[in-house]
Amino acid sequence: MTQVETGPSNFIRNIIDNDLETGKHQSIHTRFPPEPNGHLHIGHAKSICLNFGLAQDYSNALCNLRFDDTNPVKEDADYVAAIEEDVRWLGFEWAGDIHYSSDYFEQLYAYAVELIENDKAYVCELNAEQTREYRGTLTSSGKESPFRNRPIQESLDLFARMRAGEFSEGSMMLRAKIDMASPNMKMRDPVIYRIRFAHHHQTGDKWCIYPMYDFTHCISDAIEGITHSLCTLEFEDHRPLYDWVLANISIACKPRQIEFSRLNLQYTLTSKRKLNALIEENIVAGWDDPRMPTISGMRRRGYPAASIREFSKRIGVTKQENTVELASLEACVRENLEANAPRAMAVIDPVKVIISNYENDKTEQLIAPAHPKDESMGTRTLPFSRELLIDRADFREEANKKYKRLVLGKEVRLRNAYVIKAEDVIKDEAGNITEIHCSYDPETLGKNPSDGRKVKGVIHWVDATSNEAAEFRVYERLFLVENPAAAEDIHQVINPESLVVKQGFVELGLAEAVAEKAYQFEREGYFCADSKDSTPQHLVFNRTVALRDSWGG
RNA sequence: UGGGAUAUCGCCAAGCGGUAAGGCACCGGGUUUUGAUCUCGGCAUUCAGAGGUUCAAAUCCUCUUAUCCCAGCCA
Repeated sequence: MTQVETGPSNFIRNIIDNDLETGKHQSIHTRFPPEPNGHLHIGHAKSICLNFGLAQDYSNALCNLRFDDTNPVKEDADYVAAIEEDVRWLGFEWAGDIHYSSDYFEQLYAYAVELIENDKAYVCELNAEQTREYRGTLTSSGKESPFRNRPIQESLDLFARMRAGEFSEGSMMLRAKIDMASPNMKMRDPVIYRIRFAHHHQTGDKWCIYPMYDFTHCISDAIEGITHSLCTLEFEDHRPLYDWVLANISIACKPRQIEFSRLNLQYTLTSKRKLNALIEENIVAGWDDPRMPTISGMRRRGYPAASIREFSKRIGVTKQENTVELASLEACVRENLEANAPRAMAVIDPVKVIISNYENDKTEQLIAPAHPKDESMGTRTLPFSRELLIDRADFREEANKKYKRLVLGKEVRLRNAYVIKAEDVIKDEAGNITEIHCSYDPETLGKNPSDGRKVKGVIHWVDATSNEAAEFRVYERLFLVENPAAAEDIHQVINPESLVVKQGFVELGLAEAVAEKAYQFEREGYFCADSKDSTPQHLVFNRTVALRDSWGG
């Protein structure tokens, strides 16, 4: 009976459907190919959900996890572990073992030799600056390297000696022999191997030459039997090269590269480099700072994995440049949490309420449902006594009719408890309210006033003594502008209130709150205990997202 | 006259020659012990623009315009 939740139609699914119908493929095989040089973010989540989602939706389909690790200078094994965890947490499992491009270094080397033997590649000794000059510009063709037509045997010998470590970094490189006059810059004899005396996180010191992306990726795809190799739009110009490499070596499998547009999200940076800068400059606390759009950051913030998957499904897959509104992501988070988060009460900015007509040392144990629509979630017990705490924003000495909370001389409902009426207010010398004296109607527990009085407002509360102290980390968007990537100076657009820390109280039962488990603090928003900093002795709650608020006051 | 791509509602996005899906957002009504949720209703005579083909065009053709990507021994 399990309904397979397939994604909506998109141009890639159309291509796959067609390939299956025409018999080009019997089944499909995708791959998610991160470079282990940083942490995964919401943009990668789109790609993960696309690639693994396709594998889930089509019969006998598979999706590999492959680390594209051809640049040891930038990569690190720590990232490999973090990426694996992020993919798993998102809810996906890869086919078989994890793959690494570095697994194929020996085969890649052999294919490079094959290219040289067929006069399709040569060892070039131009330096970096010369190489750039020889490449030409966007509007003028390049010119051929003086090494382009050196004897095949000579290139073969040099390439072997490059591998043997006889030459210094930058002194030589292997280039594909294609067309220096091509209007496509990528086809102007692209570099396919460079010398790097660097320790590699997987292969150690075995190699001192490393293949470039364009040579590696297509061959890795072919070796793994990938049918559809999905990547982002900026690789469109690389496709002719992808096809060229596979057409000029003796490999049978010819995967098809298909490009789709990357995700841009309002008020969010999706560039590993820029995210890294935020960390380096201590603007955020780390990759998993709840304000980060990283998978680990969103997880710590309290976004359910399923809501990220749903978001990926909703935004679709096209070739159009796009910037998705943050509201769209938040809607997915709220939709999930509305159904799954048990309710609780928390007072974030407390002020004391004294029920003057309530017995001095009496305490009642009130029962409240954990969810207003889901009885299976059970109930919780709320101590209620003479002294309570409510939020400062929920009381005014005077207010117009639109204000539906506690007003001096008026009544309000205490959520899950009684109707109270504000009788008096006590202030300190500075004029700050320190106590609100109220009376309560003992006949209003679980029912409306019998005389027909209408009490419109409902506010939340916590017992003044039977409670748990808690720290609240109230998060807002990290940036003040919709497109922080376009800012000349990122410091100018940082939201100074992206994190506001408050000290308040939560109801008793939350002492055992499990990290990352979502709660709705009624009328405040969705929160979860912080996975790094919250302890039973010092509770710390992250605000995942506020409740929708159509009032605006 | 470098090359490659993209243009459908405020933001995403279906649509593939037969007369504009859906989601988010927004605006109204109802329910509500969360100003939440839920619910009902509204929201493109029009598909970047101009021509053309056709009984019929967002879909085909022509031209124009706008935007994005490409000159790392990064991926």
